[in-house]
Amino acid sequence: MVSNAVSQEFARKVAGQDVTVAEWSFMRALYDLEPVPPSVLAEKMGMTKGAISKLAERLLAKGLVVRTENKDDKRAHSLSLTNEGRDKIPVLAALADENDAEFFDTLTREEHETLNRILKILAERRGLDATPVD
Amino acid sequence: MVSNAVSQEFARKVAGQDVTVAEWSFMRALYDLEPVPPSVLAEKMGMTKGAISKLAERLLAKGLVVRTENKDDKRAHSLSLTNEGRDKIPVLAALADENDAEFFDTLTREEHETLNRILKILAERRGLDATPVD
DNA sequence: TATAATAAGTTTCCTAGTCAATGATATTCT
DNA sequence: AGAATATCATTGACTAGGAAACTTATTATA
Repeated sequence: MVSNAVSQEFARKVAGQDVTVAEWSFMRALYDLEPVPPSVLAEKMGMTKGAISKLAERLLAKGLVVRTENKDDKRAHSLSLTNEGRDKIPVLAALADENDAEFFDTLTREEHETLNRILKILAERRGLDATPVD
Repeated sequence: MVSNAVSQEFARKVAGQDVTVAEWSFMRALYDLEPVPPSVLAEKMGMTKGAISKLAERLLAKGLVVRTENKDDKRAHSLSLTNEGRDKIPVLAALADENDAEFFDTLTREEHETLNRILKILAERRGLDATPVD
């Protein structure tokens, strides 16, 4: 319930910037990894290649992302942020922080830290590292 | 990440019983509330009426749910579990418990209780009560 | 070196939601 | 009583992702 509520509220916030959560997640990954092939993003985001292909297409159409050919391998290409895309990162990151604060700042500092610690334990034991998309 | 992983693994488990998470959620709500009109279910599950309408249709087709006319109001009807549907509840509930155990039994008793406590605080402060569906 | 196996991405088909429009009653207001 | 309005549910158009087939390119093998 909590996770869904946090996510849904975040979706509402980023919608104001004409971006979906999946798109944010994609752009955020690009910010760290660009230039990066779709296959790696699929891995990082826990989505299928097909989904990434379509997501990339949408972001391309919005002018937030560009493809660059790989000259060693004609099948492959890499994805990067456009300047416009990169400029959106801090705006969206601020919304993410705001969203987290809205939910988790009602906790005491100790509760907050404990929650983080426990969730990290759980993620680690399961070997989780895919950025959630919904 | 944790929430998504728990949910995805649960989806995998119930798929073995030819049921989706949304269907389980629906049936579980019915178990508590039957007979219940779709509108109430939509509220409880945090889904739109449209989604409930289609979900109900699928469960009807599977023979797990039945509709009963409301004779006072011809627009309305109620939904209930069939015997077959009711029989599935304990099976699916066991899978849910098993799934929770799989993820959360690696925590110490204290960590487990703390996690519950904190999540309950968060849910309460937000007034959350919709059963998650994904 | 021709052919088979594999790999990177895309596309198609399917499922499952939302949203908005609609249909069919019910209710309210005059 | 009849018109306007509200309510319950379904439907259709649309969106997003998964699975698997497909296309093209690369690598391995006989």
